[in-house]
Amino acid sequence: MARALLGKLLIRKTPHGILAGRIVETEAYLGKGDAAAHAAAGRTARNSVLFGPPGHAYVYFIYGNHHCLNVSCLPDGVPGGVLFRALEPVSGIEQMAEARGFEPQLVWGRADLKQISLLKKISSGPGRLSEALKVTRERDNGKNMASARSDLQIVDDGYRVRRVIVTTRIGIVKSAGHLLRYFIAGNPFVSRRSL
DNA sequence: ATATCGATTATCT
DNA sequence: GATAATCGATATG
Repeated sequence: MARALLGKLLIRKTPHGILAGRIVETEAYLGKGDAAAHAAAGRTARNSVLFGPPGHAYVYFIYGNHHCLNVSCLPDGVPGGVLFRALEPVSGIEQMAEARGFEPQLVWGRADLKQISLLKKISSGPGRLSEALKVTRERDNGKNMASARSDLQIVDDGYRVRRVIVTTRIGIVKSAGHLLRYFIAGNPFVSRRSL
């Protein structure tokens, strides 16, 4: 599922328009046997969405600062999910930049190198993309991301992914070494290149 | 480009 | 009471 989600759009419907980013980097988290997964120690109030039916948003708050967005991926009763690590901004860029705390004028000013580096900072990272789409546990945890009625949704627009790179996951110590991070080869919006 | 460090709080032991 | 699926600022090369 982590591989299959690459290239799909993650969209947020707002009263002012639709925000959209292309999924360019993901990580898979399993259940028992994957000590890095929140589901590893069993079902709790926090992680219960991971044990529910597939296609639902699991949002957690980390380091006292950031929200991170996942989608449950396995049949009801079996824990597992995919963490969204990076998006390539597609539409609603000005709104996403504003949500990230940038000056809107700076993003739309000129297409020089400084502006391009700002564009990369909008949604390349799990905490960043959550902030850009205003994802919080309170608002979004448990939402059905496969439903057309949802304001937080995964959409297939037909985009074809050429080549995928597989590496170990970022920022974990337990169960490191598993090759469960996936990203689109050559995409400049991936959160980082090295391990 | 790479490394180090502090911030800040929900969640679980 | 300790920990954490991160980020941004700062320092250094």
